[in-house]
Amino acid sequence: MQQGIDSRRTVIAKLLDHHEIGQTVEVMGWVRAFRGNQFIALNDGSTINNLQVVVDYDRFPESLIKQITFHACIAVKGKVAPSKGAGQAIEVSAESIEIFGAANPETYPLQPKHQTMEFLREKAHLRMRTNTFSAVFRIRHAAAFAVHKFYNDRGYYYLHTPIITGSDAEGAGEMFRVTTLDLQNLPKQETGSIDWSQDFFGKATNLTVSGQLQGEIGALALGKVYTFGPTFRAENSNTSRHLAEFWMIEPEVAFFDIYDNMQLAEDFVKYIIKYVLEHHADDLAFLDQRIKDAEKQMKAEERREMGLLETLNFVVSNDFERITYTEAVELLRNSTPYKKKKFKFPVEWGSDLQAEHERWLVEKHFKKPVIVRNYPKDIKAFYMRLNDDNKTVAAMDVLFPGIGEVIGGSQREERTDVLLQRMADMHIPAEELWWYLELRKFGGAPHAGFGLGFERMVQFITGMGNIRDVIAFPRTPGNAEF
RNA sequence: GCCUCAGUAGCUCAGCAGGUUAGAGCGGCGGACUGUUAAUCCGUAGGUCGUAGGUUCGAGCCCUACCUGAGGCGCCA
Repeated sequence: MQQGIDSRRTVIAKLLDHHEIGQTVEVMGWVRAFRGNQFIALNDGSTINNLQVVVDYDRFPESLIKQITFHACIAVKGKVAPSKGAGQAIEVSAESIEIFGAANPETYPLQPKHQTMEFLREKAHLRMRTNTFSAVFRIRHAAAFAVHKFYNDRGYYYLHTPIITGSDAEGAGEMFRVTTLDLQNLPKQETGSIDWSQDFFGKATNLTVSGQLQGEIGALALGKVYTFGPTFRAENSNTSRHLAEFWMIEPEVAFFDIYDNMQLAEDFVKYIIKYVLEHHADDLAFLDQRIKDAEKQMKAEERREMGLLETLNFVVSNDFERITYTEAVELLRNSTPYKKKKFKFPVEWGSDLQAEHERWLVEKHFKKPVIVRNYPKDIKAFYMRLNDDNKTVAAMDVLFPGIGEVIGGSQREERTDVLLQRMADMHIPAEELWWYLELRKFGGAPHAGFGLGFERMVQFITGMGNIRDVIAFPRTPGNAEF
C-alpha cells in the first residue's frame, strides 16, 4: 500500500518532547529564522517552540539555500543531535532539504520583527504563523475541548440548536435577516409590506442570537444539556469586546435554581482556565512574557497589577465574590468615586450597572471575579424568574476584570401565569412562542442556565486586548474579509 | 450610533513657527561570516506624506469634507 507524506513526518512538538540522539527524522514546517546561513528555526504549528535545524551549506546548492527565507515551507531530513548552542537541547543536522513552498521576501508581507495587531489583522490569512497568534489559537482549541470535556464528564448532552431561527422574540439584540427573496423585486402584500410567506421557509427568518430557548426544550427532556455554537448580533458595536459573529456556550439544566446556576458558572470557568494552565503552559508563558514586554514601555499606573499567569492562577484558586444587585448599588453609593462624583452615570436602584460601575466592583473593590444576582425585573429579559419580592428577577452576571461581563444567565420562569404576565408587560408576542409556553404547560420544571461568550473567555485567558485577535476570522461592522 | 485620537518608505515611527533635494531603525537587495538565538558587520535601493477640495508667494504641517484604523461609551456575551 502506498504511504502518504505524513508517514515520513515527525511532529516537532513530539520530537522535542521525546527523542533519541542519533535517530533520523524528517520534519516539515515554516522557517521562522535563518541565521548565519547555518541555523534554521523551524516551526510546524504543533508548539510555540522552534526546532533548530543546522545546515552545512557546502552540502547544498546555493539556489536551494536562497529559498530558505522567512515563512517558506520546507521539509528537512536529518539526524537528531545534542545542540552545541545554548537556546535548545537538541537540533537536527540537515541531510536533505526539500522546498515545499518558497516565500519571496521581496513581496511577503510579514517580517521577523514586532508588528502591530492592527497590521496583522489585515493579514489574517498569514497571522496564524506568528508566535502570538499560533499560541492564541492553540489555547482557543484547548479551551473549546475543555468545554466539551467539562460537560461530558458531568453528564450533560451537547445539543445543536438551530443557526437559522424563525422567532425574532429572543430579545438579545438586532438580528441578521436570512432570505432567498430577490432583493430587487420583493413580493409585497396588499398593505405594501413584504410578503415573507413567499420566502424559503414560508416566514421571515434570522440568524440566531441565542440557543437558550431551544436549550430549554432540551433541558426539560434530557435534564442537563449545553449548546456550543456560533451566534450572531447585528448590533453596530465598535468595541474591543464585541463581535457580530461569536461563539457561545449555553448550558441549560432542569432542577437548577439560581444558586446551582452560579456554582456551575464558577466551576465551569475555573475548569477551562485550569485545563489550559495544565496543557498549554508554554503558550501561556510566551503570552505572559509578551504582555510584560509590552508593559515595559507603559507608565506604571497603566500596567496590570498581576501578570497573566498570576491572574489565571489567582482566579482558579479563589472563590468568586457573590453579591446581589441591591448590595452592589449600596457599595457603589458608598464608594469613593461616587462621593467624588467621578462616575459619569448615576447609581440608582432600578437602572442597570454601567461598565464603569462593574469595573469598580471587580477591579478596585473586590479585585476578583464577581457574580451579581437578582437584578430589577424591568431591565432584564422576560424569561427570567420573578423573585418573591416582585421587584427583582433571578438573573446573574459573572463579571471579570478587564473584559466585564463574561456570563449572563438566570433561573427561568417556569410558572405559566407569571410568564404570560411578563410577556404581556414587555410586549412579547405569546402566539409566536407557543411552544415555549407549552414547556411550562406540560411537565414544566424549575430550571436555569447561562451563556458564556467564548471569545471573551479566550481573551481573558490569553490576555489579548482586542476580541478580534482571539477569533481567526473576525466579523465586525464593516468587515467580513477572509 | 455617539465622542476622542491617528493615517509620512514593506513595517514601526520622527519631522517644523507653514520655507530649498522628506529622515531613522527594522525589513528587502548585494557582500562578509561555520555555533547562531529578533545573529552580527559593510554597502545599497526604496516615498503622489490616506483621498478630494480650499487658504497661502509657498502646505507633510493650517481649514473643510470623505475614507480607513484605534481607544472610549451605549447595546450585550
